[in-house]
Formats: sequence, structure tokens, C-alpha cells
Amino acid sequence: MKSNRILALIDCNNFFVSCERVFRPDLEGRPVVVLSSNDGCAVARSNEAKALGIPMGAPAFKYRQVFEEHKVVKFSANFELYGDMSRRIVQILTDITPRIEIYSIDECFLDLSELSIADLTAWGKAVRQTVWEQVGIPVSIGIATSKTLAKLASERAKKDQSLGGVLSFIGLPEPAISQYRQQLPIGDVWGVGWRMTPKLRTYGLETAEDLRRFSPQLAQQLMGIRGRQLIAELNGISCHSFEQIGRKAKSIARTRTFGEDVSDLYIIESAIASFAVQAAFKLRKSGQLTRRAALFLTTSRFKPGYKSWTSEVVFEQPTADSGTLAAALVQSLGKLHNPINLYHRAGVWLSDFIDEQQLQTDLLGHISLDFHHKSGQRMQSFDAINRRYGRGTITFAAEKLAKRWQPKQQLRSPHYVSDWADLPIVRGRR
DNA sequence: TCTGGGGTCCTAGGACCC
DNA sequence: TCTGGGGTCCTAGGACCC
Repeated sequence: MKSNRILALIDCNNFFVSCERVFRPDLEGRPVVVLSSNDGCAVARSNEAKALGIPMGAPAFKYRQVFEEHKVVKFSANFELYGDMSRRIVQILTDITPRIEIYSIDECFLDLSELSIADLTAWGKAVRQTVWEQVGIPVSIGIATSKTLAKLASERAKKDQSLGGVLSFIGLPEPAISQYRQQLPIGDVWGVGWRMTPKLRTYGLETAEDLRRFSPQLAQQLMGIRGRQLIAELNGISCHSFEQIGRKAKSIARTRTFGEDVSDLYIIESAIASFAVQAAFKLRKSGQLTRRAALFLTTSRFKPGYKSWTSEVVFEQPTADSGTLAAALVQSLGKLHNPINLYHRAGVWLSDFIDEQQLQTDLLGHISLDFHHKSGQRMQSFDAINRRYGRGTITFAAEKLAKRWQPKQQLRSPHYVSDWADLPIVRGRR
């Protein structure tokens, strides 16, 4: 636990919408939403859309009228675009300090403790300006001695126009910080979800400030160790560790809601094989091998008789081979699948990883390295071809068997930054 | 007709051992 | 027969995040 830290949270405003607007400046000032796969529900809203009362996760079919009435502009999520924009911002921040933690696609923490910045608010405004000029994304910045307070500050900076997008708690007198905590409802505190909110309310806790003054012992009883840590964090004492860039994933998942409900085995096989290949690719990129792969099938959550099935495969020899994983999962799918069911969603989940490097040294002798090397070489060629000639140039046969499971994406914006054919065209005037 | 996808951490409880 | 305490490891499930 360290309390002399200075942490900044850089949080992109309405990130997915802001990304779309970079290439569609005509959408400035208009209500815009980005929809999840299958164009099912809203996962990002512009301020104008929020003002129309469209909540996060709003099912599109329920809001069709609002969309039409107010001419809301809709996009299918374009994650290649968002990922690329995110990397550009991370690059700018990394140039400021290597002490950076990528928390999510639209949020980064910076550890400023060693930088001795005289005026943190002015510093924040300069960073904001740089990101705006170089990438075109508006950000909010919160600065404090703990992540939870930095988060709270950035939320405030986002909402309160007079702050100019930046709020620093460093050097602020305690009563002033308490005022900000009082403005945050308990349910909006980072780490308090919809389950805990009503419980905490029964103890009379309505705001972040109330929680800050709450008994740590009682909080631990109610919420586990996280409750005690949360109170310390709200008091400016840093409990959450700072994860530098380079940390590796502990699990990798690929899941999809199908474009339409299906029961045919061969269609689901195609989906599972495809998920396995994608997950394996990500696993290889992280330089790891897996010992455990699972798959699941579910019916629709919103229909009566909702059911889910899972099946797990454990590997004697850790692997990152697309073929091995796809074959094993498709085989266990065969045992799980029953044609009387109408499946709505499926997924593949890899876990229990081991580092490639570590495999060479630790497990020498226990594992057939020859097997491992052959698979490694095959996968290297596989990845190299797809890198060079484009994703999907070569695939496994099982992936291609059927398309019916693939989600619908009718409103996706072009791949402006990842496909030559979609490059925006700039016309000059003479 | 129509409601996303990808993660992390913590905890309780079972299996197993001495 | 059916009785004890203590420890570790593993896993499923809960809660949270964006």
C-alpha cells in the first residue's frame, strides 16, 4: 500500500462514437450510437444520444422509435477501427512516461509520481490538447493519489464543463475533495455494482463520501476484501496495483451470438472451429500456450427455458496450435450437441497458460519438444501468410463450412485504417 | 422478429492429505 | 464403527469492470 503516489486516469469520452466522428465530422452535434454485434444494443452513445434518454446497453428494437424520431445515427461496432485509434493514443501517452497501464480500450492510467510536475492541471490540459490534435479524440483526465479517486475525478471532469476536461485532487484541501465525493451516488463508485448498491443503501450509504466514512470491518463483511480496499482508496490510499504494459492475458475468450438461432451441428462446428482458430491466434501473439480449453452453448437468455452447456478439454501437452485446439473442441462439441435444441450463442474459452519460454526450460523432458516445434513452425507459416496477404487468406476447412452463425453487421463503418480499399479519400480544391 | 463481448479477482466449498 | 483438526489445492460461481 502506497499513499504518496500520483496517478492520472486518461479516459476517452464516448470512445466508439468519437472514433466514428473522426472520419465523419458531419456527425458533430448529432445524436450517434454504436451498436453491439448483431446490432443488438447500444454500447456507446454521444452526449446528444444520452440526452435523449438512451441508456447504456439499450436494446435497439426497444428504441427504434426514439432513433427514428430524432434521426439518431447508428453504427455497428467496428473494433478494428477502435483498436487502432486506441493504439495511437497509447503511443502518445507512452512518449510522456513509460509508467503506463492500459486499463481498457478507452482508458489508461499513468503513474506520475516520479515526474515532479509543478502544475498538474495545466499538464493535464496540455495532454488533452495533444491527443485532440493528433488523434481527434476528446479525453477527460482525473488526477489523484489512488485509482478510485482518479476515476472519480475524471468522471467529474467529463460532466462539469467548467473544469476544461481535467480535475486534479493533488494539493486540494480535504473538504473540497469531500464535496466531489458527495456528488457521486454510491452506485456510480468504481467497484460498486448493481448487486451491492441496494445492500449499501440499507446501511444509509448514498454517496461516495458516505462510503468513505463507513466501517472498514463492516465493508469487508459485506463485500469481501474489496470492500475494505475500496474505503482506503476513497480516502486516497492506493491499494490497487499498477500493472505496467506487457502483462499477459490469463484467459482468452471468443464468443458470439449467432446471426440467427441454429440447431444444425455442422453450422455450430463451423462457429466453434472459427472461435478456436481466432483464440489460438491471440494466444500465439501473447507468446503463450494453453493447457485448458472450454466451449459453451446457450439458448436465448430472454426466452423461457434458458439453458447452457459447457465442456472442457485438458491438454497433456500445452498447445497454441489452431488445428489441435479446433479439432479437440469440435470433437467435444459432438458430445454436447443435441439437435432438439435451438442454440443462440456459443463460445470458446482458453485458460491455464504457460509461457513459451518457460516451456523450453521448465518442462524439458516432460513434453515432446519435437511435437511442439513442428506445430510451432506450422503455425508460424500460417500466421505469416495471413499477416502478409490479409486475414483469412488461409483458414482451416472447418471454419468455412457454414456462414449462417455469423452475426449481422449491417451498419459497420468502413475499415478506414486497416484496409487499403477503405482509405478515406481527401479531395483538394484548386 | 429484435437484448454484446471480453476480461479480472475473490471466495466458498469439495477433495485430498497427514 | 464414523471420529478430529489442520492444511493445500482446485474449481465453480459471484461480482465487478469496460
